[in-house]
Amino acid sequence: MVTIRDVAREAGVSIATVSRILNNKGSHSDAVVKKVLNAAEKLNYAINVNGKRLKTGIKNTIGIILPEYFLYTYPNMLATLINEIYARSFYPELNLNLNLDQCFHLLRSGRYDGVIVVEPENQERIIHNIIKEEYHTVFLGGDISREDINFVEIDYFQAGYLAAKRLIKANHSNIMFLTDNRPLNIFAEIKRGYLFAHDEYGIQYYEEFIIDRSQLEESSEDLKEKIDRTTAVFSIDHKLSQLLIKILLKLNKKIPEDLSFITCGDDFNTETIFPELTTVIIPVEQAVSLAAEMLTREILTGDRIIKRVKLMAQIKEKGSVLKRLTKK
Amino acid sequence: MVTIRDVAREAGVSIATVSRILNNKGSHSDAVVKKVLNAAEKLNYAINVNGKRLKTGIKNTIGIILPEYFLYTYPNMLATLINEIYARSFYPELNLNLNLDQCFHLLRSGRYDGVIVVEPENQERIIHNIIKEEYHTVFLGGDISREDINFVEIDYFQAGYLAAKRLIKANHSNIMFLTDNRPLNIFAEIKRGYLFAHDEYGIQYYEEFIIDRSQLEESSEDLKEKIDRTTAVFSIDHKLSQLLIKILLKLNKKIPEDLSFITCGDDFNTETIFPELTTVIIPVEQAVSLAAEMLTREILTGDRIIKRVKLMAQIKEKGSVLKRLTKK
DNA sequence: CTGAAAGCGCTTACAG
DNA sequence: CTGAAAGCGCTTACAG
Repeated sequence: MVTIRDVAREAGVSIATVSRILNNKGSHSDAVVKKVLNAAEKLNYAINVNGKRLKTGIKNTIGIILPEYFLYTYPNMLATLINEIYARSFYPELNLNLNLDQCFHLLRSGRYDGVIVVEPENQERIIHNIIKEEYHTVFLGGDISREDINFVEIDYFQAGYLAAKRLIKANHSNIMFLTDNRPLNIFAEIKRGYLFAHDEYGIQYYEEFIIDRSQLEESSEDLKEKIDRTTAVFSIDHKLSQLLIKILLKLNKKIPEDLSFITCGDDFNTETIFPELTTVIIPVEQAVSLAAEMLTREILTGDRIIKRVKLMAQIKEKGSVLKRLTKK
Repeated sequence: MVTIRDVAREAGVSIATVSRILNNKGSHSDAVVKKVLNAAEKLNYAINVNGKRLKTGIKNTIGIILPEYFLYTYPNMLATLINEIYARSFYPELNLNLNLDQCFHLLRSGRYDGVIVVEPENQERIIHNIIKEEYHTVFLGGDISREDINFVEIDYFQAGYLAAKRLIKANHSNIMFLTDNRPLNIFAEIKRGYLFAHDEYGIQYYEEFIIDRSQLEESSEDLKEKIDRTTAVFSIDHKLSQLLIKILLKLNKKIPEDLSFITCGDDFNTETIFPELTTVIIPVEQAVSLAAEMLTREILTGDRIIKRVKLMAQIKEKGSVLKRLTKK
């Protein structure tokens, strides 16, 4: 392993000089700079991050805590986040499926300058500690009750509300809701919006039309029978949409003639679905860009003003919703 | 920030004792162990990784160098790799789209114990250096000419060969080949297999039936005209397959009645496609599991025997290939 | 069973 | 413009 000592010896200067030159600090005679750069190049030297981090306390690294669901459903979210972190001269450090306690541990162990936590559960005690010890943090969604944290939120409630409302206004009832059974807050939020729209318009909703992933994978007779009694579908993501569409195609059901259809998702994931579906745009890329900007800014400037952002969902019409002429 | 000194003071012992107890080394009286554990718990102490890494040289971390393409096409590959790394008590450190030079730099800077590089370009000089400096490395595919490195390979050539052969044997010609225009070795390999099968059976292939992503996204008249002259399609991934299927559905083309279809991909990505497609199984999960096992084993045992693994691709019939009765 | 001390590879205030 | 020295938070061989 090549250390700063080796470079100093090779260049015939002190390690302090090598350090300053390689970090662009202070001023040095051209001759010395050249000697040092040549020596470093010749020896293939790279500054050891562990020594540097220990000494300076700066890690130049952002932790990312991400539930696996997002990796599968929104790969563009992770790609964008990582690229935004690079763009700000930090390194990302991705961790999948950690709970807040594990995240807190990593924070205390000095791995990152700050962390972006996607959809954490509400573990009040740990959040309290994270705040108390003044770690740089941005929570990206999640069921968090405290308000004194940086928070970037996508309005999933609104996503469910807008979609259901859109379908209700087109005279649909018995709106099938495709959701996931994993314990993520976003599923509960979307469902809340879906239910709220029903309430608002005085439409009865039926628990039996709330279908989860495992029911779709089974594709039972029971499900097919429900499809016959349904005139509209709302799905929380492209994957569940595709699972159902596969079943619909086998049943020779047409979208939107037989069934109106709205899916959550963004353009990357839904663009390849046929027939094209009216979508609720979930602005995940904007959310992570903002989170990266907020976090790195706080780290670099020390600015401790709490920022809370809410990004709205939005319907994008693609023609997969048809108005029913008669109410059921 | 809580350090080992704070814990030692709180517990009334030396820092050496704290270190040993928290790392389960040596033997200590129960009373002291309890005092130390309580103090650490009370102060919310976590061992600082930078100090530890600097002192021991052990990072407990595996670097992952991944082209973005895999994140989008095989999210299960990344999820599996990360989980396999966790399972061996290491941490993953993901980097997207780095070239070998940047990877080499990270290696020299002491971030990881070893690195898994997915589909690198063949930069002979840098590979030479990586080997010479004895970094723990597993290359996962890529266009590498040297044989003295750990290498896990999926036989993409065979994937292309098997698919084309399967279609040719079903009497197809003018087999449309959907590929990507990014500079990854796997695309070239699959194409090589596709061409080789044509050669082997004395079938003429036509450059005009090699369609890349941008042509699919345009969906020009020219493409539609080619579709009319095609009886079979082979696609390198589920995404391109879906793009084409969308076009086919609009043209009222039926699979397999009008067009036979084979896609590369694995079950997760292709399971939601309708109609169901005969696939070439690309064993990405097995590949990363092996890579993780090989790398962590080498790191832990110091075993330097070079390992080279080739995983074969395999056709999985799903009924989307139809035998043509007459040759064109 | 426990502690004092050395040292891992750096950066930086200080002195010259 | 340059260098000697302190010290970041740890672990571990050594001594007792």
